[in-house]
Amino acid sequence: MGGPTTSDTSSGHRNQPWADGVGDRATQRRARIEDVAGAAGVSVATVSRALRGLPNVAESTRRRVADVAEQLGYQPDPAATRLAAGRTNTVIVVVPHLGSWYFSNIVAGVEAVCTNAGYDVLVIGADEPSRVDRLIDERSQLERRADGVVLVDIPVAGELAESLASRRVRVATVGWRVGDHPAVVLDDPAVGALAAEHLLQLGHRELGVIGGDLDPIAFEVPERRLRGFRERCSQHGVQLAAHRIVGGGFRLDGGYAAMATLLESEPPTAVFAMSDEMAFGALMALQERGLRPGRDVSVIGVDDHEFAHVVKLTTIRQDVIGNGAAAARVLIAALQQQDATSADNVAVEHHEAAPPGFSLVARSTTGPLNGHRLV
Amino acid sequence: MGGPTTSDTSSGHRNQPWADGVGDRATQRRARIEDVAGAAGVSVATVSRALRGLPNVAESTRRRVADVAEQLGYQPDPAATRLAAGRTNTVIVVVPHLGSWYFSNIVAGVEAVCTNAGYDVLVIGADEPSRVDRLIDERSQLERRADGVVLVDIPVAGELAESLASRRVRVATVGWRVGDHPAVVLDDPAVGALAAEHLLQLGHRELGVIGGDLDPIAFEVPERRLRGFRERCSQHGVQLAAHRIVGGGFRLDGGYAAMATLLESEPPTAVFAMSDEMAFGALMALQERGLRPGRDVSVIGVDDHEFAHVVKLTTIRQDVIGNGAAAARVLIAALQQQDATSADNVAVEHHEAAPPGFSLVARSTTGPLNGHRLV
DNA sequence: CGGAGCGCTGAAAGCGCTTACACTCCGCGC
DNA sequence: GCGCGGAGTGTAAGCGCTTTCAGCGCTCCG
Repeated sequence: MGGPTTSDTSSGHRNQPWADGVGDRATQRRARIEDVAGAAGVSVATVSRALRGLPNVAESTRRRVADVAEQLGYQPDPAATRLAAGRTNTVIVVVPHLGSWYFSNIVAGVEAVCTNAGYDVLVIGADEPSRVDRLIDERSQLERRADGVVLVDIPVAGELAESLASRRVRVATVGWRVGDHPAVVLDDPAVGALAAEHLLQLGHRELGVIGGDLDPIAFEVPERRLRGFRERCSQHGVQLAAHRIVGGGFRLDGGYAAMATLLESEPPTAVFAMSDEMAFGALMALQERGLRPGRDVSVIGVDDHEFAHVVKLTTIRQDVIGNGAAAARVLIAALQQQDATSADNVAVEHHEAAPPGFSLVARSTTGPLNGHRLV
Repeated sequence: MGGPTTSDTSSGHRNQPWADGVGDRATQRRARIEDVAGAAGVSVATVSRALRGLPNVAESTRRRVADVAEQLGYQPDPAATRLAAGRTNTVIVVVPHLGSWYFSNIVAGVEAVCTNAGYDVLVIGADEPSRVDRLIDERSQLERRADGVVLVDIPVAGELAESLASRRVRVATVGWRVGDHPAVVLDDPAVGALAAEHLLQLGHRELGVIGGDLDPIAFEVPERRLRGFRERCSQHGVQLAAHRIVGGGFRLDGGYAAMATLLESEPPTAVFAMSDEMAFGALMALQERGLRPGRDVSVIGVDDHEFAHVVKLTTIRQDVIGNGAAAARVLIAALQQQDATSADNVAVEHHEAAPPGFSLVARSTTGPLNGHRLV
């Protein structure tokens, strides 16, 4: 059971695979490319080419190298590869809040695809926006840390967006667009319209909206959903009262507070919450007041959160994990194509993800207007 | 257009900072350590030492170097640092399922601490156990990818555990122990006992348990909680019927199914669900049958999930994010101490995290036994 | 028959750091 | 007056890859 075969260390001046007194048996030294080259009787250059499937390697050579590499358990050192090639094989995913259901599922989707494609996934929680600034900052290590970035509902605008665009990293976004990077974005106006349609069909005319307000300047999702909702209402001759549009921050407690506000005066008979989490909060507020969801007040959410069917929430489903996966796929496609064409000078084709689908899931928190007049 | 400019390259054989025809102004070449050295009038070795706070640098020199580096916006290239120093400044966090509330919050805790300490966080979802095997596998790149690993509820035992122990990476675990790596683990028997105590105090004698069964061979948490629960029952002279102990896999649907099973025959009057998610599922099953939680059947969970107070779930709270953070802290402490002592040969002090706390949060899904007899 | 051209391979120069080692001062004890 | 040690610094040899460029042996064409 020899170590790496003892044949003379051929080409030279490298020091012997550290045969310090230490690990005579246990710690078999990890194989380097040089070891593979030696054992296969070729140069390191050829090994490198062979293992990465580059052209100009005889098929017989390639096979031999592959066999030897396999046998030696050779795996290229990521750090060395990165340094030499300038590629990191890493994707950074940035989310506003790691612990929330929506974002963690996006991350799950991204992770599955990236890991599968051989990319490492670095997560960054942007709980404070400054984190994002620092990441994109001129002098940050962005491209030295990753080949690509997935931004999930991260508001990047103005000069920050320009700064980002000038970076060498590829970018894909989820939730909304940043510059003209490929993006996985729901057709938010259509979502709003669908919610409106559902409530209107049930006969509701006094409608409320619980929207988000994470940095309303930068984050346009709530606005877009609201627009679609409002337009559909108009088409049915229904006006949306301004005081019935309340921010909820996309979180549970925000939804709770928002519903409380809505109930204070002239309560609506039906409410569109722009996320299921807010809808859950809203249901809570109803319950506390003895109001029955779907009878006294209808509530519709968005997402089809894992718990939506626990509380029988009517909602507009989207495939959150799928969206994360889609973003990762389009990003990786861009990266791979970039690699492929870096030699030749083929024009970079612009990748774009198919817009994600959505659909109404009617459960029992919405119901027909039944004449109950509240308060 | 000219290739690399032909002017003599001052200090030798390096090629000029790539002043290709391209970015005459915009793309300022990123500063290398050599640039800092040149500008500060010292050698690269001194820059390296100065910037990393190593000894044997005159204070005046250190300051000058730091200033120049700051001014040039110099940041060491991570890949180069990794290759040269053999440290990655990266922590891998492995969780069974990225999208679930519990795990994503653990990850959030880990991420916050690590990012703060200057470590990158690589996430790996171990949806299939083979992922873990491959990660720890003899020939994997584990130590080349990260300095440390946080394993969250990852069953590693037997030879895999040994293989892991022989690796150069530091390990910390959350949820339960792997080998004698530092671990953040709840006092599970005490949790079980607390749940039992609560239900017993309310007068319940017919008790059910919804446990987990993720690989029962390797994953001992459910067993430990059950043991504590059962012992406390015994102390009160209450026996736990075997058919009233049902697996729920720690997920919502599992809890639902488990409760359904429990209700089939001789239903208990109170149920201990080992996670809130399962408890939610259980509540769902109750609702469907028109049974009122806290009156017809009491349910207590574990975690204090974000939604626990939406459904007024009585539960045993733990600080999930805090547990993740604690694991990360103990891991990083070990790493830093390892760095510090690698030169000197100080004995490695064994770091250990303080056991995380927990407490009963009584809401309304538990209530006194009121004589309702079910079915 | 003499290149030109092509397919395959190897030598060697980096990638941007860290660190072992050598060296220079300078103060100090004998 | 001389050697010695330690503080501060520089030189250069790596870390383990990728990639350029040159070279080799062919075949093909004029």
